[in-house]
Amino acid sequence: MGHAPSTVQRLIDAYQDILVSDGERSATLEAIAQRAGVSKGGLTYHFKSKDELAAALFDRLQSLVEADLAVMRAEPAQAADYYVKSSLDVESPLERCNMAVTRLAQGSHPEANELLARCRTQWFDVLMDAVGNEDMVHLVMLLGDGIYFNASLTGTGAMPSETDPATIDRIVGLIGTIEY
Amino acid sequence: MGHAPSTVQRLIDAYQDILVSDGERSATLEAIAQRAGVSKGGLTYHFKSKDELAAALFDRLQSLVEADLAVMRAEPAQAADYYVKSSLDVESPLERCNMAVTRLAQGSHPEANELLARCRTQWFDVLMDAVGNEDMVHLVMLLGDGIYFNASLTGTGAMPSETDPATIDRIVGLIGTIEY
DNA sequence: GTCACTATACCGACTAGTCGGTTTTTCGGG
DNA sequence: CCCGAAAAACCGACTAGTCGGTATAGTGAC
Repeated sequence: MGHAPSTVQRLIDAYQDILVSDGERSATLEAIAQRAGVSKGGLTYHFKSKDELAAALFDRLQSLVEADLAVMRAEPAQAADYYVKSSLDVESPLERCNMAVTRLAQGSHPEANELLARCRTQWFDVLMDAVGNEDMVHLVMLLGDGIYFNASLTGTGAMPSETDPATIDRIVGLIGTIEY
Repeated sequence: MGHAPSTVQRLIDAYQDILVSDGERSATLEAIAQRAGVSKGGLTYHFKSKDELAAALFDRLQSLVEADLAVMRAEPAQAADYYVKSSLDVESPLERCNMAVTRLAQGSHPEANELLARCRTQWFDVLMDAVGNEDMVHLVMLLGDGIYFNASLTGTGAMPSETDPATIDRIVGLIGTIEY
């Protein structure tokens, strides 16, 4: 049986969740503390400032991306397939964390921007090793971004889910027919 | 000679620009007013509240999308090509306005979400008429979203511009080879 | 005693929105 | 063309409320 998540983890979770579902403005210290089930004082006990909370979120993203890259490196033949399809799984820890950091980046948080840029470079390199053709890698990454972007809007409210898994499967199939 | 933009237009421009480049949090009434070259009082004379400003932004997006759809309907053969490539032009009035509304949507503004959903549906319908194959339309739209998402992050800060026009050209070429 | 908090009070900075007053533009009569 | 009044456009100080952050006294578990 897994440990129940520690208060520190619950606080990061809460920050992440509020960023994803309600945006940066709603992520106030009190709202974060309340969602994590602690008092505001309890939050500031673990994180002296909001920037420390953000730093913890950035660390989490780095770890999750590291693990994702390891999976892709382990099975190069499925790397592109895996990359595109995992963009759909908006409930996964990686996608949720990525989305939260993206929200901060869009509020022009320089660190968040740099981190996302580094992650994208790493994904590009791994896909490049696995696929070999630069244009195909760009195509795959853009497709992943598109799926991700769609999913992130759908998640916030009333977007029609135009991209269900079966459709993505067929699109991946179409791309597989490209000769290069 | 074109009219110099009216104060009302300049205020909407200012709101749009700040949303795109600095995010929702930075779009305060004073910042908007200052960028438009008026005082806060001048702003509130034209827009009683921030919601009225947002409503004006929504109206603007609707008009711009209307015009875009008309272009695509006029030349169905180039519609898909046009859709993908125009996603790159982040400086165009349509893309900038779309990006601003997207920022509001990500801050969970329900109206913004609904508007974006309507626009996507309209684009889908027009592309469907022009292309005929549903999976290809999804592929085209996802690709456009990916380009757009990339561009929007690049615009905010230090993202490497992985998607230059020449690359997009080649990718569009690759997709053109798909048989369906 | 220390750790991990709770609960509450407080401060300074900032923000949306209001309001009284001022400037600029418009327009009809002489 | 000029005058004066009304309407439109605009200014900036003020209010009420929010948020990040600080501080502090207390509590139960180990």
